Amino acid sequence: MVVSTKGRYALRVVIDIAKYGKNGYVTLSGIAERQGLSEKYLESIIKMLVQKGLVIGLRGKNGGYKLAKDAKEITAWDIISVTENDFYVVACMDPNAPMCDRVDKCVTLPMWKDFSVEMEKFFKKYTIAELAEKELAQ
Amino acid sequence: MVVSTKGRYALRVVIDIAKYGKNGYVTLSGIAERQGLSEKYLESIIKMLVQKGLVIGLRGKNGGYKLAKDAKEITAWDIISVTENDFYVVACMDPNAPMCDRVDKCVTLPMWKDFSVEMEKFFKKYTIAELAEKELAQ
DNA sequence: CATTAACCTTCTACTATAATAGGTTAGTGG
DNA sequence: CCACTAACCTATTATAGTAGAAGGTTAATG
Repeated sequence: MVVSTKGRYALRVVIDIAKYGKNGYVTLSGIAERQGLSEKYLESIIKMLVQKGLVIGLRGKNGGYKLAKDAKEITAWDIISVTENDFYVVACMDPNAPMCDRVDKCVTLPMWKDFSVEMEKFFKKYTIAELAEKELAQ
Repeated sequence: MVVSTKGRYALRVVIDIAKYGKNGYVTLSGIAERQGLSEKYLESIIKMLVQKGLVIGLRGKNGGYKLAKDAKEITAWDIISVTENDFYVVACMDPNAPMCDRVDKCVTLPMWKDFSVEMEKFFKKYTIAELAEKELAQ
């Protein structure tokens, strides 16, 4: 699978927060219930979003989660690339990977590179604001 | 990783066959040596290509592998989609998966669908013939 | 100060990846 | 016809990621 449940659920979580968090914080239990997903599993997913600064959590009564930025400023790419743990087209595209010794003669490398660019461009087209609006319109 | 070593190596194998199999069969040991990859591992990868009818194997002396079709008729998509075992953008895009009950109200589904189409189109642009020629030109 | 809800650590079952080992079958040439 | 060759086939392994579940801790709030 190109995108696992982590990326897929993370997107639904963020859209849910955008949709229901217009005035205040959205609780994890609320998200889990509306989305029909395990609270505990979502917790581990939302944790990544908090740590990367995409979502802000507040403890205690009336606490919950809110977006760190305006929903218009967050794209599907932001969410997916952060939650999918090696979101590279191929291993060679991982900047932390040891440099391949075939770099200069590899004919498939330009293809992988082009696709990486395409993929990033594609998912950056979708903002959380637009996706949340679509849900509200239904 | 979007594409694992299986898909990546499979592509290199097929390009190698296209390049060195102009007149006759190409042996697995030859491919493994030229590509600097494990013969045993490549065997398991090439097996998938044989079973899917993309490559033909011949046993015995002067045996080896050859492409089942003209290299112009085989695309990168053919190779990757056959060797990557769940090459779907998300689980919902797997035709064998149980139908999701959110299909008609899911706002992310159109995005996943569009990306699936884009991805397939992208990799279908690259034929094995073109990739093999690029290698020869170097 | 009790309640609430996020935060944190650990654990588990399952599956895929990335191989390795060793034996079997089928063509070819002498 | 027989030895050689090279594909074919089955089984096993280590490692890591996915998809959760369990239970306790910390910090706001009223």
